[in-house]
Amino acid sequence: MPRPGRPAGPAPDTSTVVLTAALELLLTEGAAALTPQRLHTATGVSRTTIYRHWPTPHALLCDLIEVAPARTHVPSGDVRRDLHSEVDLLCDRLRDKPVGGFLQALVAAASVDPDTAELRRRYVEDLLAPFHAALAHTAPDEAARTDAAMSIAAPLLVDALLLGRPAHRDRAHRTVDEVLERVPRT
Amino acid sequence: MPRPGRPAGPAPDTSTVVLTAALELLLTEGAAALTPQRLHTATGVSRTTIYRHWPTPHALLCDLIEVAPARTHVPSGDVRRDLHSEVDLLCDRLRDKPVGGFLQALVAAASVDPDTAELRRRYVEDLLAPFHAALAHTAPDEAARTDAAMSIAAPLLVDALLLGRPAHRDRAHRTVDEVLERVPRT
Amino acid sequence: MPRPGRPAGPAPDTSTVVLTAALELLLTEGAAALTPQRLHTATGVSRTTIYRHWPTPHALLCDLIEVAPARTHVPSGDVRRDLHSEVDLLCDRLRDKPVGGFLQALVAAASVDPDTAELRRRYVEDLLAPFHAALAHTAPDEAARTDAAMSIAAPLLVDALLLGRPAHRDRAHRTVDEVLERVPRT
Amino acid sequence: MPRPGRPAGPAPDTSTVVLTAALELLLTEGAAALTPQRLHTATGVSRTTIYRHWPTPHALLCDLIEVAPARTHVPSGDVRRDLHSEVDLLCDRLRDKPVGGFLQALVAAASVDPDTAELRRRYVEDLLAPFHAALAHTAPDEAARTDAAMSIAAPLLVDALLLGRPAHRDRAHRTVDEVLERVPRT
DNA sequence: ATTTAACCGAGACGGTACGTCCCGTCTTTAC
DNA sequence: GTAAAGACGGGACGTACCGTCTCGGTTAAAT
Repeated sequence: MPRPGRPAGPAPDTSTVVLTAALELLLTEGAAALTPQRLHTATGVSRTTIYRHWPTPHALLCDLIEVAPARTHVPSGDVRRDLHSEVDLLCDRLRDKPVGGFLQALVAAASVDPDTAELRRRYVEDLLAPFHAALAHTAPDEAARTDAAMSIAAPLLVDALLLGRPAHRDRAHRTVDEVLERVPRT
Repeated sequence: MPRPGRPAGPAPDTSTVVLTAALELLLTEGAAALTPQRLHTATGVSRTTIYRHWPTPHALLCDLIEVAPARTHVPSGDVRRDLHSEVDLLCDRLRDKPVGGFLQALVAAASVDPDTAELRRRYVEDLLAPFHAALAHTAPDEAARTDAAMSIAAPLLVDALLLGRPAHRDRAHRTVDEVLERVPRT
Repeated sequence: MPRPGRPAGPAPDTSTVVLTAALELLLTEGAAALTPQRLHTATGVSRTTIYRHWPTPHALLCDLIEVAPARTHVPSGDVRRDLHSEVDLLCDRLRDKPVGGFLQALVAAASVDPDTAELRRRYVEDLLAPFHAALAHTAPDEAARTDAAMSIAAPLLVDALLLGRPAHRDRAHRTVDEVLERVPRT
Repeated sequence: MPRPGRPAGPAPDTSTVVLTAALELLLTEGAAALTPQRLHTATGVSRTTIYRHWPTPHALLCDLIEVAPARTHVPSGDVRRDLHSEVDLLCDRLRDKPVGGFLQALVAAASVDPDTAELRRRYVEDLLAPFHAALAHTAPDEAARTDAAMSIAAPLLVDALLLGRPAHRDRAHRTVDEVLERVPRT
């Protein structure tokens, strides 16, 4: 039963203009720059409008995380090859701003707003998911597979986020091989 | 040639009062709360004085990082036992505020001020150092030892910082054993 | 020749609902509260509709001044008695919100919008009119009658509006008598 | 016992600049224009500073009422002459902005903020005071003197404030004479 | 004991951003 | 055509910090 009146929510234009500018800002200047004021000066959309639709930083990040470029999907062949290509993919994504910057921003935002911590968790798990998927049909138990995925991916995240250096790609490839030695292949 | 007049620098009292309050603030409310204003209301030391001695947030963090409780040193016995105890120690430290919170705050601060990124790197490397040390006399080459240390410690950091959950202690212990299987012991 | 379509102007419901709410608002919260926004939240009538029918605050006050309770008319007997009863009536009206508040609000509104000054003038003259009427057949010249009316009524208005105290009824009655001593009766 | 630190309160410069601009604004554009924003654009003094020292409109009016040009004092000779000259003086003051505008502003401000009503009362009583003073040694009782003062002055105030027309000087002079006929002179 | 340089506190001041509120206009939809 | 719902830009509001500054009083060394 449609009520009268203009449909709620931002007009499509407004939404895309603001969100793309937000992503841009986030990646070029970090999470701290992601303020209504900055979005206003960057887009020309009035501060009022921005507050109307995204009253909290969290609301913005929520919308943003869906706009952010989805990871390129890899259908998969055999386990080893899949893992290696996932390693390369993750390294690339961490190097290029879109993922590394986003993650950095999420961590910073989560340190202020506890609600955002949940977003951060989901985002990180999405990054780890491909490794779990690739390992799906290998190890006997769930725990072992999680161990393996973490061993491979965690060092890359630490490189990029905590040590501020490029993800150490070769080491990750070596780790893949070592992991597979211990794991019965299908 | 000592000039006359009162020696420069904050009086010892002022310094300790401010720095302990700063640490407290950092850990309970995050890096964003670490402002002269907040320090003033927390300590009663006047804003003017704080600005005088720590003109930038970075300066404060610099002094702070030296005050922060140094890690308890473990003089080593054999490799396996050392690694296991380092794992336990790191897990404990990440669970307790002083380290986990400090790290979180550093990451957030670094996302605003690039200078602080260096502090963050040093702090993380200090966390990883014990693992390097424990492995010092094992693997043939430097790279292999770094790989090993990262495999063990990185997943713990990712748990604590990015997934917001307690560091997965058992997995780390398993990883220690797996790593040692591959590494020729001395 | 009635044109097709719905007749112009607000539906009777809308009009009365809005105007009564407007009067209520004006008297309880003053002229500054008389905004479309407030009327909307008070009545449920949509902001759009209110803007359509009363584009300016002035338009609202115009309609409102006609809705406002008209003074109770006193068909006269002799001059003295009429004047005394008019004094009592004016004192009562100034004490009760509907007139005292309305006048207060008009003065405030006029200080913002010059157009409203005209409304204010008309309203005040309506308050003074009964005194002129009662004196109609007394004094020789127009000027003397106006003097007399003002001497009686003005102090009451000053009491209520400028000194924020109840109109000084007794004094006004005394003034009536003094005035009549000087004025030849018909 | 002087506490350390800079003396509290606005610097003399700031104070005079703001208050003179405030008076100017009040008289040329009315009470509604007397906002921190307007004062800022008019004086260049920052909005923050203005809020610091005059947090409410009431605070501003308080300071302003003391800056506002004090009435020219008339030492007095005989009663009749004093009253006539006071009438002329009041008419002049009501005609020239400084008093008429100020009063208008006070009435408008008081209709929003009850605290300001007190200021308004004091201001009006200051306007009436000279008439009381002139009559001081005439009538037998206090009440009669108050009656007389109000009969003379109130119509002038009503003219200027409520009817928006120049104060009716001649009528007031006539009233003075009528009043004095009834009052035993010293 | 003076000098002298620095500390320290209180607060003014300009500036920027915040988040809120209301305004007046408009667009979209339903009746 | 009325009415409702709501987007949108604009402006002011009052608040909170920021970083700098100007005052005044205090303290601790070196002479």
